[in-house]
Amino acid sequence: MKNTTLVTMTTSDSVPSRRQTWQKDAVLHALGTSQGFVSAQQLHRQLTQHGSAIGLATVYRTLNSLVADGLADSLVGREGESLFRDCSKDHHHHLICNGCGVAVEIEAKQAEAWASKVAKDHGFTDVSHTIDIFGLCKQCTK
Amino acid sequence: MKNTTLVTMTTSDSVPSRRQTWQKDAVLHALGTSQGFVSAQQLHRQLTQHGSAIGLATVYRTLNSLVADGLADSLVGREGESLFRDCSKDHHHHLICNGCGVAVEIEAKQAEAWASKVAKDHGFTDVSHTIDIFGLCKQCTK
DNA sequence: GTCTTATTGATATCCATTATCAGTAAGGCT
DNA sequence: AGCCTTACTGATAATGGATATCAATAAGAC
Ligand SMILES: [Mn+2]
Ligand SMILES: [Mn+2]
Ligand SMILES: [Zn+2]
Ligand SMILES: [Zn+2]
Repeated sequence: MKNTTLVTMTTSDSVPSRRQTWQKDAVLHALGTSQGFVSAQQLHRQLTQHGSAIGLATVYRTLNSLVADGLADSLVGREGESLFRDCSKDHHHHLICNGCGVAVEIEAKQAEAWASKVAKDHGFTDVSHTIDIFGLCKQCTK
Repeated sequence: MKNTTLVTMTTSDSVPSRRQTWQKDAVLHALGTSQGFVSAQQLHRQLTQHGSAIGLATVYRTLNSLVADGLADSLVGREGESLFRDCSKDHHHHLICNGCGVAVEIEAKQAEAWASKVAKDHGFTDVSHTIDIFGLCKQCTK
């Protein structure tokens, strides 16, 4: 005889529903208060110092999902670590100061167009790009 | 009595003279035979399999100095590892296939100009940039 | 050949990030 | 309010690329 079990399911292949936690809020908020790009470790340190007993793993997880959802941008810093920033949803690029970390959001229409044209000319598909400008801001130049 | 030792030095603060070793040749050669960008680990595996008893640390060291000397290019791959390629000395950029790793050298005059203008307009100095295009080449698209 | 020291390589170490997994709590349901 | 499923959390272990050590080796100048 078959062992039939009653299972309640909303849809056949449902995407697990997200749950709201104070941890997610904390990360998103801390990210919002940051001036430029910050690392997961920096954020965790900041949160901890402000009394929030959040786990490091959670900070990483939250940041990654924020990026996946397009609510944050990430890029690879000078030492290879991932840096994050609260960003608007549309695609754009950054001008980043090596000194203080401040990031200026920039339009890259020209570069975008150039990149996609080059790729297309070479028969490439599924194209993406990495365009970031680094330097020293006016303040840090002094 | 002072223990005086005779020391022969070419210049007061001389840059240590480079010595040629079969290891350096091996790395440079292996790099030359690679089609696209390769990681240090990949190169070391390849060298080892071909009978060369070279150390991993040496591969890393050699690749880094090649980059420092402008004889190789490096970029950060999808998983954050450093990738290397034997390249010409002048500054240029790449169109890289996510499938097979093949890299096409591209002119980026437009993008270069755009980048430096944007940086200058914002008062940035000591400017550098990261411009890479990723996608699937014609072959890998099939 | 002799000497200095740049270079090597096995190994230990670092460090950012991810995997584990048992415990917790969000939130749908009754 | 109480229940129940399971998404989520976090202390910790594990991973993996890259670098630091340091004794042994070998360029290459003399
Ligand atoms: Mn942004
Ligand atoms: Mn190149
Ligand atoms: Zn600055
Ligand atoms: Zn390809």
